[in-house]
Amino acid sequence: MSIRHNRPGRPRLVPSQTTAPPREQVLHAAAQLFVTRGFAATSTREIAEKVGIRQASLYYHFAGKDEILAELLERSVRPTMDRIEQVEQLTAADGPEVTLYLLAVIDVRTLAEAPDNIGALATHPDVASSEAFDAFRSTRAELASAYARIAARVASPGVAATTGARHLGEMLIHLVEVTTSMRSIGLPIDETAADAIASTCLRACGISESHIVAAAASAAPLLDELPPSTEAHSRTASP
Amino acid sequence: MSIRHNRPGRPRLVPSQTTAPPREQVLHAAAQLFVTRGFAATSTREIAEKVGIRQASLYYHFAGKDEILAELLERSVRPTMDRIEQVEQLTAADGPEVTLYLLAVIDVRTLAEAPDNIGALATHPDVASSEAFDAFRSTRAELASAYARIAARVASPGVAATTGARHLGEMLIHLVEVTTSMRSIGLPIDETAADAIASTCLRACGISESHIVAAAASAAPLLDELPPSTEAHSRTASP
DNA sequence: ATTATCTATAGATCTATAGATAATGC
DNA sequence: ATTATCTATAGATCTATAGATAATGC
Repeated sequence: MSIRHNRPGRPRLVPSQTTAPPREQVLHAAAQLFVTRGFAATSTREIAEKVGIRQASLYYHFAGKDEILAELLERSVRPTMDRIEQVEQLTAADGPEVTLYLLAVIDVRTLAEAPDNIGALATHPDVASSEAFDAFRSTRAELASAYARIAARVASPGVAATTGARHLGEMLIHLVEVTTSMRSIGLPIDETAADAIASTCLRACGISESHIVAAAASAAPLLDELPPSTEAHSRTASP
Repeated sequence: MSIRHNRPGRPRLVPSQTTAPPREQVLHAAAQLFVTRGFAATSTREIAEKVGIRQASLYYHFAGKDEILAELLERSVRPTMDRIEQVEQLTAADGPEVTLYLLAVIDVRTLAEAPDNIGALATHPDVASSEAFDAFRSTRAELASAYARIAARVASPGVAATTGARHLGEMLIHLVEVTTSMRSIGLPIDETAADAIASTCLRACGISESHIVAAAASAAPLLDELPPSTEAHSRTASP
């Protein structure tokens, strides 16, 4: 009797170990390589090798290397962007400190749980320099301006006097990105770490310890209220 | 009469506009390209074109592309590393908050003044993934552990209880690196910005506003005492 | 003699396309 | 018929080396 395959298409030379759709396998392999070695330093041959297919077979799923990165970038910000409006509505009654705390925790969680630490891609120079990723950059600029806008309302008079809104927004988004650095060196990002980072955001705005504790307490129940994100992509998690 | 050249060596096809030594011209051109587009995405031909020489001529000054980046990386951390011991001695009598504040300000200044924003190279994935830059990475690990060590002494009980020394050190070094992000998007890094970032480091450790102001005041006169660094490389500054 | 360039090129990539092939689906 | 792979390869790089050339330095 002949070997049974459950997928259409010509069989691979090296049969797939996972049941994930081949397109997802490509994204997963590419993510691992892009995050650790960088986009430009990763060849399509390396990606294909990791998937277990031939280099040319990638082009059945993606028009080019750029398209692979573009999709990974989109996936890295979408969850947070989707929740921003919801966060602002949910915390409208609580004041801006709670909004900022909640946004930061959600952003940290998203980056902590994103498959293959793809949040780290956002700061790679390849992304900044190629027009192929304009769509991502404009989405990300929205996120940055949300931070700046909220931070401006949170900042204590002392901090507001010495630090402009753009500087402050840039500091906060950068601070949340520490999540990806920690992941890449193997530090665990648990709830305590997420709280520490979110609290640091409030500290950066000049909020006192007692108010930070209060904001964290107000945000905690709201966190459970938020739907656990359409985690369509987290079947392949890793450092 | 014939054209007068003042340098030995065969003349370039395109005469140099600057008087800087050719090796420095290569480093400057490479830095600009590496920082904005990334190391792997930059070809030796592009570097040479920017300098105004032929691609092959680069190899008279450097054994390879790696060597160029290695030297830029070394230059990006050396000034801060050179001053760490001095900073700790100078502030031994003042307590750890002043030490941390002073270290942060010096680090920010160094990154703000470094030619071509080469401090941004440290976080590029190319640097993390190639063995060619082991020397740089170990130097940088020293800097990270200095931050962690000082931060552990500064941290308030509340912060120390929720944030481990490594997490905190990682957050601080990452926070100081916001300097390079700001430079790359064109935000000016003046003394006010340096103070804002250093103050944020103390806030991240849970230090109160009044103590931060006090630490900044103690650090200010010490800053003038420090020699203005052997700025051998700053003749070519830019964003 | 030394220095710093040049020209020419080998050899090793790397991306993307064309067209064949071997499964499943209907 | 559709899907997903394969083989083969064109064409465009890109890095690094070999050896010639044209200045200055002594």
